[in-house]
Amino acid sequence: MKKQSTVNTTGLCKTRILAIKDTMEILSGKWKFHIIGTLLLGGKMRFMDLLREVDGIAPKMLSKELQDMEINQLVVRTVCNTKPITVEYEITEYGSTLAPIIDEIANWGISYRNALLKKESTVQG
Amino acid sequence: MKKQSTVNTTGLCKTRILAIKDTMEILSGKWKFHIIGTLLLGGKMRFMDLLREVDGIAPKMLSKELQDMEINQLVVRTVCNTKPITVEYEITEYGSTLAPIIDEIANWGISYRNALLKKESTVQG
DNA sequence: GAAACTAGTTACCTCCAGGAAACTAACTCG
DNA sequence: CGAGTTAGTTTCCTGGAGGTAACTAGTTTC
Repeated sequence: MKKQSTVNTTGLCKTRILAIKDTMEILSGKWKFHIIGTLLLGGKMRFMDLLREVDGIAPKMLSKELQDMEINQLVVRTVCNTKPITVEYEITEYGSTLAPIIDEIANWGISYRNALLKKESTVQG
Repeated sequence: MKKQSTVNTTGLCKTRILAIKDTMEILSGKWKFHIIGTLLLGGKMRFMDLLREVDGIAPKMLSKELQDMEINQLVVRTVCNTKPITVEYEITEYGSTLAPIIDEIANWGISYRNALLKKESTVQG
């Protein structure tokens, strides 16, 4: 008999792995976190606003990422009857449930940087 | 005067964006979450154990990902003086601080799936 | 000495995420 | 009519993530 998996074979674990996969797929790509973070801060924002706020993103990518996020019901897209037609993007109530994840990730990153700095200053050489 | 950024320009926000970037870079790639999740459950594990547990991963990728994670001090690698030489990988105390993030992500994924199912069963057509 | 275990490494290939830049299309202003 | 605004779309291109498979190298067992 060959050795077999002993850790990842329970149903609970498979569900977890699947769930992580789901979330990471929805948040995949280079820009989703930035866009969501910006929308969480900025509320309703127009396409050009986002293009200016999300540092470095090209219109193609912004458009694509927003479409993805609209499909996944993380943002709503509203066309406004203004004269040069404008489009508002806003994070949905559902999308805002991602805030805790983003907070955790941001906090971890911050403490990671702090830990690095601490080590550099205490361990010399 | 052109319109300028108004949301993402504060120092606090830049720190957050940087922090998110840091974290996501450290957790980048297809396999980190699986490996960390598996190590969190399994404790000390050898290379071949991980190869068996992490479903679908190739030795090349496992090796590379483990090296990344060792550099970032998320795991420790210990060579054991056993007869066919074995190597143990274990998550560090520091690496285990990622657990809350992984939990959040897993829980979000689970509730996402539940929400999808609920909608499918209530909204007909 | 062949097979099977340990832990990887190396070489080759492929696909696609994402960047750059130009373009569409409707409208306004001078 | 030309320039500038809005919100995108289209085309072309490249780097690198990740897959496959073979190979190294040491040890044990039959």
